[in-house]
Amino acid sequence: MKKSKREKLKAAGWAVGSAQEFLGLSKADAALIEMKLSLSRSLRERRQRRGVSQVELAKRLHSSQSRVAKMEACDPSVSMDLLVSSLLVLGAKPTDLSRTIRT
Amino acid sequence: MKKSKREKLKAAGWAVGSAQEFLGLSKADAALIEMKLSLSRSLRERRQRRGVSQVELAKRLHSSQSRVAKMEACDPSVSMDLLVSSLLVLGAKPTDLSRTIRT
DNA sequence: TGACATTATGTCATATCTGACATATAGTAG
DNA sequence: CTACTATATGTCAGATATGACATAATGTCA
Repeated sequence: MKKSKREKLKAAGWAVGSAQEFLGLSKADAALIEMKLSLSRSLRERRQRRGVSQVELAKRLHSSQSRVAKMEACDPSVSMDLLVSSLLVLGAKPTDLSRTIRT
Repeated sequence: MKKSKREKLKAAGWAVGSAQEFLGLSKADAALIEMKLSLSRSLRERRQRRGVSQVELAKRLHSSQSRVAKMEACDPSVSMDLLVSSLLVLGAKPTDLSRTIRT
């Protein structure tokens, strides 16, 4: 998918599920975004449940607070690789990721 | 994880599972690579099962044959996003991806 | 053998992602 | 109110991923 499309999507403030037709997203594009949304929600949940701040998590990831915030906001600039490896660092097991994706 | 580490890994010709200690990969890094390996295997399986050539798949993805080959070889230059969206284009459902990752 | 389809590997310009930084916006306690 | 902590948002230089291309292997069939 073109990056520009996702930017547009966010700019328009549409809920992802409902934007598919409007923006001409393919099923695959939409499904990918849904998956990333699930992962980002899961990330925030995990982090908060453990009482870890974005700053602390950023340190563990050798990243920055702003990037963590973007991850949790599912910013278009965030890759699935980053989401997944962050979850793994927070102790998520493949089983957990599997469940997150399916949901 | 540093990209250089994965390059090194491939260069050394190690099976990923056994390379973790040797190259100082973190558990998270290793798990991420394992997941990508699973996805790439799944991609090749799906493609072949459907009798689709790499060239044909490349067209559907608006990509190139060489990139498809790299995906299936799990080349370090291939992102999880690309693997996943390719699988989705090949008709994989979130459930399928979920199963692939878990395994 | 040759001709052809398929897959693999290497390179490169361009596009996208990333960490870092600045700064803004909550929220909370004193 | 101020001071402090946490989170959000914008930007940018440098790092990484991508498609495209060339070319090399590998098959396959006649």
